[in-house]
Amino acid sequence: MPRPPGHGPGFEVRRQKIIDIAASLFAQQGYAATSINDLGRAVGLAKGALYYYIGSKENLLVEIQARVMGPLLSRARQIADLDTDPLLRLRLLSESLLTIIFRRLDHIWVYEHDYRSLSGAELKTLLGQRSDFEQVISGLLAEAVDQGTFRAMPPRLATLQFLNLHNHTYQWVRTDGQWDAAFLSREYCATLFRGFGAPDHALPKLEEQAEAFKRDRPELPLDPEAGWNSLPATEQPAGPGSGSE
Amino acid sequence: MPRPPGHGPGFEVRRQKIIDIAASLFAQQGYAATSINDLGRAVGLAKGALYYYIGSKENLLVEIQARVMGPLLSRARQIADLDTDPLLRLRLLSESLLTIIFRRLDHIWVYEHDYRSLSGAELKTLLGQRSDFEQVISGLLAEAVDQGTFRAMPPRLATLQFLNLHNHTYQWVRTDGQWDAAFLSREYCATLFRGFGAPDHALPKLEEQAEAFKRDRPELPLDPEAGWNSLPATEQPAGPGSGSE
Amino acid sequence: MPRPPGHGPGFEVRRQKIIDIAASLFAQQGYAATSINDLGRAVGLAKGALYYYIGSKENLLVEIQARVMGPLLSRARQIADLDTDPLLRLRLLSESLLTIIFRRLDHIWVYEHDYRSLSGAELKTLLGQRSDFEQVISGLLAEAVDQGTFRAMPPRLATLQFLNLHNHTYQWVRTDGQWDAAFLSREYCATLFRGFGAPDHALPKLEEQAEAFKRDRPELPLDPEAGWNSLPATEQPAGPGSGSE
Amino acid sequence: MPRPPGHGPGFEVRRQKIIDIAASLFAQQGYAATSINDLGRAVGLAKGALYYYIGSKENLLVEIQARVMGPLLSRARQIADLDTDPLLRLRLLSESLLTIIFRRLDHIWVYEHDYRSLSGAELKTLLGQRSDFEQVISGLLAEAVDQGTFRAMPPRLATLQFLNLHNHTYQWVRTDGQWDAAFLSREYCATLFRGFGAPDHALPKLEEQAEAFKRDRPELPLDPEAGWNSLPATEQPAGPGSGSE
DNA sequence: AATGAATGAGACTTCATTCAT
DNA sequence: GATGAATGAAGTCTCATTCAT
Repeated sequence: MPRPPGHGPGFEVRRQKIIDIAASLFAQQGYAATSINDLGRAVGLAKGALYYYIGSKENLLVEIQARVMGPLLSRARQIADLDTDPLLRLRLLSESLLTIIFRRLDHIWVYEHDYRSLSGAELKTLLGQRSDFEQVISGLLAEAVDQGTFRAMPPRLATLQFLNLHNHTYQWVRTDGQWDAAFLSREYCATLFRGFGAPDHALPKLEEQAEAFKRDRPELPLDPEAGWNSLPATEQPAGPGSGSE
Repeated sequence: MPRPPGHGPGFEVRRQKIIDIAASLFAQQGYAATSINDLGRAVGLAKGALYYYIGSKENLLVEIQARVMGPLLSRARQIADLDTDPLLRLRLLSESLLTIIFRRLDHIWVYEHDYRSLSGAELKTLLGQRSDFEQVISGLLAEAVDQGTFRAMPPRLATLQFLNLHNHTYQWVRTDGQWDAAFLSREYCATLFRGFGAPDHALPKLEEQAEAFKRDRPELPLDPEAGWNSLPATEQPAGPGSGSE
Repeated sequence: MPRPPGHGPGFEVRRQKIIDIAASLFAQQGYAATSINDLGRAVGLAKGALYYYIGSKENLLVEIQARVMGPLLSRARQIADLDTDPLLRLRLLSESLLTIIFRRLDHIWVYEHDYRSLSGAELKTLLGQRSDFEQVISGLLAEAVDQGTFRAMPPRLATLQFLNLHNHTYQWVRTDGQWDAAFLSREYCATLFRGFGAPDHALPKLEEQAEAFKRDRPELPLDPEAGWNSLPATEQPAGPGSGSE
Repeated sequence: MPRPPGHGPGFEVRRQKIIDIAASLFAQQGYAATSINDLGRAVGLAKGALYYYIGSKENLLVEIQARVMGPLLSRARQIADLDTDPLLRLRLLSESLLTIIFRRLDHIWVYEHDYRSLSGAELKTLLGQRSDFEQVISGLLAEAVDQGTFRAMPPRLATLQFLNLHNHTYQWVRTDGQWDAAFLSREYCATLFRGFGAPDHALPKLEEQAEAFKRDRPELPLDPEAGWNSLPATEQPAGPGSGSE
């Protein structure tokens, strides 16, 4: 969206380069911790000139997030509209999502960490896009349930598991590592589709055991904070019968 | 650990209350966007009195994260040391982790979003604790692979899937909803354990199909950004000779 | 000056001890850089109790300076009133002054460095005392000039040389060293009295030489800043006749 | 040394002007008591613009002291390296030192009073320069002793007397008065060189008298604080048996 | 006599943004 | 197109002082 009417031919090119660098800095140091001065130094431009290109700092955030969500949503819809098995479409969509995570890791960091720095209108747009993307996935999962490939389960729960598994990847992924988007997609889908699909006899005793544990071992509660205050201390109050006698 | 030499009996109580409120504000607005003035207003105390309790803003971050990681790591180690099936221990650990996510949702938000605001020494402590927790999980997963319950897979990959699925939960979970930690743990473990365990025949054709798709449909690449510049624009020349003919 | 009417017997004792400690802290860190908290910690008293004794921070400064100037001025007058040679009285006064510098080095540091932190009324008192002390010395020096022991010189100039030599001592003196007040007094007076007394033929050529130097070596001015900007650089502008030809 | 990469031509000029004004304010009110707001008001610039020039408040201190010590040390070394009588060189160095005291009285005040506000690294630099300057003087004085012009005396003691006499001058000197650096230098050197040089017979009886006084008049001790507690108070019991009997 | 708790002014500093040139 | 200079709000933190208990 070129703002002032009338710009030289290099304007948009340079503008995109500045957003690239901004995304990189924001990802490394955080949006709040990156000053316009930092950006200027990295770009090699004084502050005044920077504003000629960027409009405002918040606007950089908007652009960075548009870069991620625009193509992703567009491609997701194309894939969802294909005329094939929902599992295949989920698998393709998974790889598509992971591809952008690998390629635009900087942007994803910013997207995930600093979206709350957006003001009302922009935030609303962003949340709408997120919701749209979720619905594409929900639809495909529902198809798979409907056709019996997946066992019945709350549809939102399946969606959230799909998203958890994929979206948290940016936290640890390395673009210079041995894994790529195709590999991770294969693995994630293998886990999810088997996990969603297998009939209910696979892990029969596990839940029984868990119930038994919780019943029989009250002194070891699963709540990590239960009795936390007294854990490190040893001042067991010397109940009856203890001590010398 | 009372800092100045003398403190009245109410000091620690009030201090904990202030940390509670800080966690809530940080979770809502972000650490950087929450000023000490905001906190003072929320607590009902002037700035000076606030510093009497908190020491520094960064110290609040340290305390919030210690509240999460201390109990969690302690309990995780207790569970890992139990003399039972690794799957059961993973299941219990999963519920333990989800329990603290449900109970301390504020803290988890801060923990996940603002840990980079910590300075060197404190950050190192935190990353060490994170790594310790990961290793507890890795150990249990390795046990399950060794005893043949899970199929062979890169051990770090299994760990990361476990963590992705659980750790991203804070992004959407609602403490007032219908789901609780025990339910989510049941579902997550069902997905993961079936996904990790099923023999390799379950999804035979899927990867073949995916390969075929990528080969046969080059005009619909999985990379969301491929050809992105020309997509939203309308100047698709749609010249002669394009498309199948 | 006991302030509130009615104080226990230990009040004044403790008060003096607090002023001792305050002088020590002020001397080490400076008045502005020493907080009431620091003082409380050093004294072993909470802030509230401290104020019961000290009244205010500035009041400590007043007390510290009164401790120095009160005894000194009193003793100086006693010595000046003795019925002996002015040189002996100057010598005794010198030792008296150096004695308090050695014994109350802390106080002297504060006295010399932080008197400008005093507000109007207190500052006026202090400056009056300083002026009184100077006049005692001026009087003795005038006596010595009048009786011909010293050569004629501007009386204020002699006074200031006496004060310079003594008053700057606190900057480097060590109370644990080999020199004491009596030794320094002997040396200072030896220098001053010989310097003031010797007839004017002792250094005949020195001033001639100095005049000659200033006249003949204009390229090495005594003003340290003359030509300072061009000193480190070498960009001598290549005047006429220099260079190749 | 321009800090940020680019600066206009007026930058350094204005920067120097700001340091001038800062030195003036610091000298009048003290470094700690002068706020950046005060400086901004005096300069006619808002706080933000001020920081554009100064970097930090402490940096002003560094610059002020560099302005004094840089030229002074440089010139002192040039003078010490001259091929003339050490007395002449001391005389020239004395005038050089007094010249900068007269010209940069503001800076000298700051230099003498607030050097302890410097942080570790900067403080070390400063103390090193002070020590270098002292050594130049010590060397010249040692030369004069070696060639027999001065009587034998502890070398450090001679140096400290030289420095005391000169360095304390800033406390009372008036740049609008009748005395100038050349005059004071003449007088100081007359005092010091005669005082250092005169043979040991000049003041024979003085020390004998002083000894006698201390022995014979114990009720008038030179220590100003001896018996101080009872002096100003009126509760002198003056009981029987006190005093000589 | 003493304490812990509270206050509010003010300190230094950073930063997004604007504008004349 | 680009720059250096300027602004003013806001941020974190310190500190002398007061007061109920």
